[in-house]
Amino acid sequence: MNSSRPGGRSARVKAAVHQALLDELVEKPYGRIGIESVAARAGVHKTSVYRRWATLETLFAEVAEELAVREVPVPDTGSLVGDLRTVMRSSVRLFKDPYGAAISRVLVAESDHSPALAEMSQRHWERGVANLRPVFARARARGELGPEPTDERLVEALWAPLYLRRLVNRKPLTYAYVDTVIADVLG
Amino acid sequence: MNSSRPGGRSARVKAAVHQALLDELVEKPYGRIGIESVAARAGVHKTSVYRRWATLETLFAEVAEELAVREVPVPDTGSLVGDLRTVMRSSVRLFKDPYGAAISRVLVAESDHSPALAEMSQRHWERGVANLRPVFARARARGELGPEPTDERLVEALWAPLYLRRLVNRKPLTYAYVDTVIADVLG
DNA sequence: CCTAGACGCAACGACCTGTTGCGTTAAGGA
DNA sequence: TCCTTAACGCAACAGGTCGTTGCGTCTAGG
Repeated sequence: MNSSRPGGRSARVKAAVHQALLDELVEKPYGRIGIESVAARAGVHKTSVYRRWATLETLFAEVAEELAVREVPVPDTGSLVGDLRTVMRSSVRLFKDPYGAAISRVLVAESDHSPALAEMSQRHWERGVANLRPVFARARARGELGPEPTDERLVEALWAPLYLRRLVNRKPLTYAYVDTVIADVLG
Repeated sequence: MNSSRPGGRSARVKAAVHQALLDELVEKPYGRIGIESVAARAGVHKTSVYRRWATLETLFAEVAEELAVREVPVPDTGSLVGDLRTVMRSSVRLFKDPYGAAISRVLVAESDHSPALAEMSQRHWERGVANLRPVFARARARGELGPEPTDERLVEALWAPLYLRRLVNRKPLTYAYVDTVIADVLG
């Protein structure tokens, strides 16, 4: 927090507004959300929101960034499938969480027309790939994995079906499905 | 067309409105498109649009359906990779087409709050799977493919990376990438 | 306790929304 | 060719939303 007066009240307003936007995102499409509706839900006057966040996109970016920063810890279970199962299952949980689902949806929806959100999408993806590199490195060192499919390809092959089922397909996203995907990719 | 007077003028208006919505979709996010802006772009009075399409969603559904109906012909090149290459390349072209890209984006964005569009998304996917069944059936008959990965899993493993790169990743979608995906999935 | 940064409030003009009544145009059948 | 009427154009409307402004109030932080 770099503002000159980050204390009590400001912090409360910020938290209330963030939470209000998240709740709005769950129940309306992004295009029907306005600064006013967020302010009303947060129990805050609209001018307070207008003054701190120039546009709704600014506010959304802040909220999305804050939620994305909670990095998924990279596990070390001893085997590649074990590591992948752990990380992918937490991805599934994030997709099923209403807030996480809403944010990923909006990022997809708005990236074509918002350079800022497009860049955020890409950064988030790259961060995920970077987090997984050690997992693959360990697996290659153990001989569980050859050098053939690159890290990037592996991550895409593993995570793409999750995004597909969540965004396109709308089929159930289960742990069993995760196991099937892992088996197919590594088989 | 089941209306009582489908002739010249009505057809022209409908075509103009459809095209106008497509162009709007390319340059604005869905939420900033209104019946009025579509009507203005189509060179048609807004009441004409309001009377024929109750809501923007109705109009969008009609346009999307019309574009989706243009089925991708199922090829028979003699080999599985040949068939898949052909179909997936045409998918890539559709993703790169501004109109196709916009429609897929909106379907993802609005499906969470619009049962009609959600159902359309699913139907479109199922149609794609159904179209590919003969391809896999021929491949299995030729012994190019075992019974192990089901048709559904194959389609997901093949197409998911395309959707991922288009919607999430925003990485380049090339024919070379398609070949890599096919090789990884069938290898 | 005092100062100043943040918030609440009321009001505003501008814009966008969807509807209605009525006049005009042009399909499509006779 | 003419006639009927479905479909469109037009103007006006009430209602709502948008973002801004000036000013008074509160409260965090020194």
